[in-house]
Amino acid sequence: MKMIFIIKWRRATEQEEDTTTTLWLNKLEASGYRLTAPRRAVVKVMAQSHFILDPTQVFLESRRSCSSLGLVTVYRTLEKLEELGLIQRVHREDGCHSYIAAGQGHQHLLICSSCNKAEYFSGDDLAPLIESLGAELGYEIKDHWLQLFGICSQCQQKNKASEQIQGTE
Amino acid sequence: MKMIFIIKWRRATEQEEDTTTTLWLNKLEASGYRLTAPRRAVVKVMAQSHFILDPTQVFLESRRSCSSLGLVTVYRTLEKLEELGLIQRVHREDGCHSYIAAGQGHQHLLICSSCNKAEYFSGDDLAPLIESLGAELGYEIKDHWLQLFGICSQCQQKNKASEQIQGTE
DNA sequence: CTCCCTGCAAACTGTTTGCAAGTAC
DNA sequence: GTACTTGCAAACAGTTTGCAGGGAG
Repeated sequence: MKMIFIIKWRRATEQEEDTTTTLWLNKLEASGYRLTAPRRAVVKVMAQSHFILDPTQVFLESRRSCSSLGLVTVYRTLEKLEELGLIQRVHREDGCHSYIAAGQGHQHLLICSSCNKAEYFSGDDLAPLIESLGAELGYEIKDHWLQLFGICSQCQQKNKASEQIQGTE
Repeated sequence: MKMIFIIKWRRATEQEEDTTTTLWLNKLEASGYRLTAPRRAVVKVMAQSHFILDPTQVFLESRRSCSSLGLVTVYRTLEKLEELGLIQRVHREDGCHSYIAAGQGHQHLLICSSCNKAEYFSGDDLAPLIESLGAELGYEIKDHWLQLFGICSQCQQKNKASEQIQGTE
């Protein structure tokens, strides 16, 4: 049974959404890629989503504004957006990948295990740990992952509500 | 000043290796599973490896002591070992899974991107970060991943050596 | 002797590639 | 008009499932 998540949350005002989308389209164009209807549709979805989305979800969502869209084109467009640093790949607990608009600078993600909403945060201070570990174990440490998983406040409320309903049965 | 605790992997002696393997086999048996040649082979490989191994690697390695072994049995055995907490799944950079003997308590991994050797470490102090983030963003944080990637000292030396060889050409 | 376990083959999922038709510039 | 893009179909890789034969206890 595959879960399909419908995106209803908007990131910002219409105006701001258009700004981000336009920015990304400009960057695509400036990098020598052509602006086509399928690409516009995928960019619009990725530039606006607050959720981590896997390729199939991006496909379903983007097809709403480009009905001829194929899944293959989604893969290819996501590849280009990642290459340009506009989105980043998120490693999910189940091993699959999802994507989300890239954060600025070095940031990490806090992801809701229930609805897949994601928040960036910084402020982790791993530098001392990495330095002393590298020295101690003789590793040249190149990269690190830090990702937090939890339940967002909205999903907590939903869960409470459903528990109450079950309690009255 | 943060305290860092390093737990080094020690090359186990033959005797210790056998001990670990036996321990795991006992746990399997105690859990109601039968001890068969294919399972012994997989357990032996997993109980002794200092490297993260994907199912195919486990298969190739284990088949050396059980030539009739099938890949499917490797998947099924790894599933049981994970269920018993003897091994843990490692999320790799490329999205695939590997497995390694489980660490004791809450630990994290430092993995060599070149040879896949892995070291456990603890001493990350993420509790304050997690607490303040949870409060600030309204998340109930349930879990976190921290994984470091780098190049181990042996691979660094190999790389240097091959650079020198290339330099003389 | 019984039930669990195994290997094979086939199904399945997520992703990539080859290609002819279509389209941005 | 040219070269890049697209969607389809098929190939691919990793993983899971159905099943009949085989082996542990």
